[in-house]
Amino acid sequence: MARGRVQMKRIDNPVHRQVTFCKRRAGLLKKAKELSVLCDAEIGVVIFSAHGKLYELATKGTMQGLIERYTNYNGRTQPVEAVAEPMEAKKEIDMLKQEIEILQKGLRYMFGGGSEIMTLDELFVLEKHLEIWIYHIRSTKMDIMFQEIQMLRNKEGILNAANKYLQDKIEENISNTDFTTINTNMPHPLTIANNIV
Amino acid sequence: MARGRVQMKRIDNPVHRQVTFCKRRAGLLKKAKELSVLCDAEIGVVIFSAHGKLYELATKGTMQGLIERYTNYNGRTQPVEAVAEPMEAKKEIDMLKQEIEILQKGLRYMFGGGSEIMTLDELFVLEKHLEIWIYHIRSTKMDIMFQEIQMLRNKEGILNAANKYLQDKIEENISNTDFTTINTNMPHPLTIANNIV
DNA sequence: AACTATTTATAAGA
DNA sequence: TTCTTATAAATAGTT
Repeated sequence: MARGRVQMKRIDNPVHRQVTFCKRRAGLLKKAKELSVLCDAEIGVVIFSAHGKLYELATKGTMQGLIERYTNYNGRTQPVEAVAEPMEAKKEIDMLKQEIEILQKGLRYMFGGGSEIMTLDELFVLEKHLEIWIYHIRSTKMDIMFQEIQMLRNKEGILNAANKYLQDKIEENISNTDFTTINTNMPHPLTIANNIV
Repeated sequence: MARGRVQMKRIDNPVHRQVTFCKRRAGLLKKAKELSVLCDAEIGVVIFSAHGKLYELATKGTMQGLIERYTNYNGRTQPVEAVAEPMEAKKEIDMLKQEIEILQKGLRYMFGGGSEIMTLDELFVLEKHLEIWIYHIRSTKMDIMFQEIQMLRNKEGILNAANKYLQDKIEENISNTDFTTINTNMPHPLTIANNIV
């Protein structure tokens, strides 16, 4: 529009993007108002920014009323909730499909040249998935470590029992032979405080 | 806009009005599309002509989805008449929105500035920071577990040494006393395969 | 946020 | 409706 043409693609520079969003949003809402006034039309505009913030305009009434008018337009007096069950299932399927697409996009984003553009919402979904993957990997690692700890604890118990047994044998030998040069109160690690639990 | 200013009031001449409606409607929808593409926004436009004909545009999804997003948007009066099912969907959307807010809050907290604008680059930084936080927490947990493993391994080594010492003592006793009833080849757990490393 | 050089949108006419 | 064109508006880049 001014000082240079504009490519019809997402503006890369975040600052430029934000400024343009501000300006064009105002322009769009102004145009909508004008059209409504000039031509006696009922117009609703809903804008969700990339950050999820809502901007709206409803001429000649409330947005709610407009939504109702819209909802009833194609339906010719159709109750919306007549078929709740299949709607939900269909929605869920669509959501899953969308999720898959986001994951595929994310993979391309990560392993490709990074030229792929992902929206904030998509990044959130991707992050969640990545977190789940990381969780599974780390969970497995934790399991292995716990197993080792259990095994080592077992060993400790067995060795302690063995020590006890051997010590008893020694004492038995001593009493049988009156050979008193063996110190049975050895300062050996037969008693180790287990202070980490 | 051209060849004369335009009064911001309803155009009296029905033909003029219809022509203008046609032109400006096209212009408005074009502008909406552009804004959506350029600034990554989800936009819905609904136009009811004076004669009740509907013209619509929904970027990045369906009008239905947009209406749902609008209806569930935080901080506005909720419609009294809700569809029978969308409690779950509404809850989920609310949760996601809450999550987004928390992240935005975290971003503001970390960068200090009160800017409401989140760029993609900033999001990457936030993600990195969060990852580092998670890493530290998990790293600490890992350290504790490794410590325990090391300690248990130490114990094992010490106990093994003690066993060896005690066994030597026993053999010494035997050779000194010619008392041969003690079996020095005990099947005791003095040798445990350490197969987890 | 304010300023322009340009691009875009569009009012009037055909 | 569509095309043309003169002109008003919108706005991209800059300060």
